[in-house]
Amino acid sequence: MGRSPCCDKNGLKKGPWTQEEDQKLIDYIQKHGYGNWRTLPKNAGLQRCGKSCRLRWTNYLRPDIKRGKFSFEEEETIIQLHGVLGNKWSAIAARLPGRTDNEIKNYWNTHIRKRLLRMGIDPFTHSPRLDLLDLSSILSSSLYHQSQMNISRLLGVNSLLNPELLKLATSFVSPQNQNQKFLLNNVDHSQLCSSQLQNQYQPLVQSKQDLPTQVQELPVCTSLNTSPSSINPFSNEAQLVNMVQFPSNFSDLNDWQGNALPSNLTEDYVPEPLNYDYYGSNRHHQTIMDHSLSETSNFQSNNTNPSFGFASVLSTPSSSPTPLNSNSTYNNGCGTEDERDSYCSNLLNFEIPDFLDVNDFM
DNA sequence: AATTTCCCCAACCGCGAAGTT
DNA sequence: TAACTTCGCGGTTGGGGAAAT
Repeated sequence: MGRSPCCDKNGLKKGPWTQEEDQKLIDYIQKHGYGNWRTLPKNAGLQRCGKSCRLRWTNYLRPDIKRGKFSFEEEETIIQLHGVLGNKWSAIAARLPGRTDNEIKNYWNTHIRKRLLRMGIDPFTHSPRLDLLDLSSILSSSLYHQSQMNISRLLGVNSLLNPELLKLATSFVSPQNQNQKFLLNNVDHSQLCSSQLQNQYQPLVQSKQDLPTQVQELPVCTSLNTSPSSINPFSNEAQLVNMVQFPSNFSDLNDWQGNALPSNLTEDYVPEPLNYDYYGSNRHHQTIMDHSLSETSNFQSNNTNPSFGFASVLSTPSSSPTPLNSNSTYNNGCGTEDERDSYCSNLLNFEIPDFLDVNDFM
């Protein structure tokens, strides 16, 4: 099953579209609709490949495209959906009327992702980045005191940790492994899911002075699985598909949004890997997830429902006197980068558990 | 004012899935 | 059922404008 070239590249124009080309494409689609993208450019008198035409139409010329900055609520939605869906930009875009997957992808990569990194949140896992925890001092402290420590209790953030990392860290402080040199020779590399994961673990087996102090982005690797889908909390891919799939005759997002999602999502689904809560508490997080999955219309934009809304759990511009209520306000909800940083810092509010005495590690 | 660096985003590329012959 | 075609998705690139020097 050979891969066919997307188009005959001979003589076909590439690069930015001119107004004239745009008009030709619009005129043709208004007259004939779009169907066969391969023959469309020829019929429309365009020296472009079909793929280019499709992209131009779907990402720019479509009449229902919403231009302009993303509102806070749109951003909230993107972050939430990304936490659930990962880099399923088309699925995310389907929940944001007027926004294209390309636009959302760009916005994520240029704004949200950077902001999350600045805030110390791993943009892949939506969890705080482990490299921000000074594991070296934690480990050396545990070794120094020769005490058997439960590393998960020590960190107080059991749910934050990659179980494999936890396992590895725990093994480091087990009695038979107290000698760090011994550890270096006995790291079971079979536990490492990939070279990426090895890189993630690398600091743990380095001597303390070699431990990196700079912040590095965690690799995409959770539960010994590096596939993007593994990041999402769905253990069952079908659940995810059910959640994000649209009917083939889908034409009106609002109609779709009014429909309940599959019950198995609202009743059975527990978003395990997301249980780090950048919203304040695990309790709230579950609430968010339940609502986000079952009350799609509220999730989208309706913050008037007191039972749900980021405003109820976030100190964000959403709770400011200026209401964020509908698509029509999408531009009004825009803030400055600083405001959004502040907003994101609220996403980062999490408490150090009482039993985690940081003095132990000083 | 000129040059360099940084950043954004429209567009491209390659791949896999779905559809067709 | 295999071969081929078309479509859609996600990752990446590079042109151009903005900001910094």
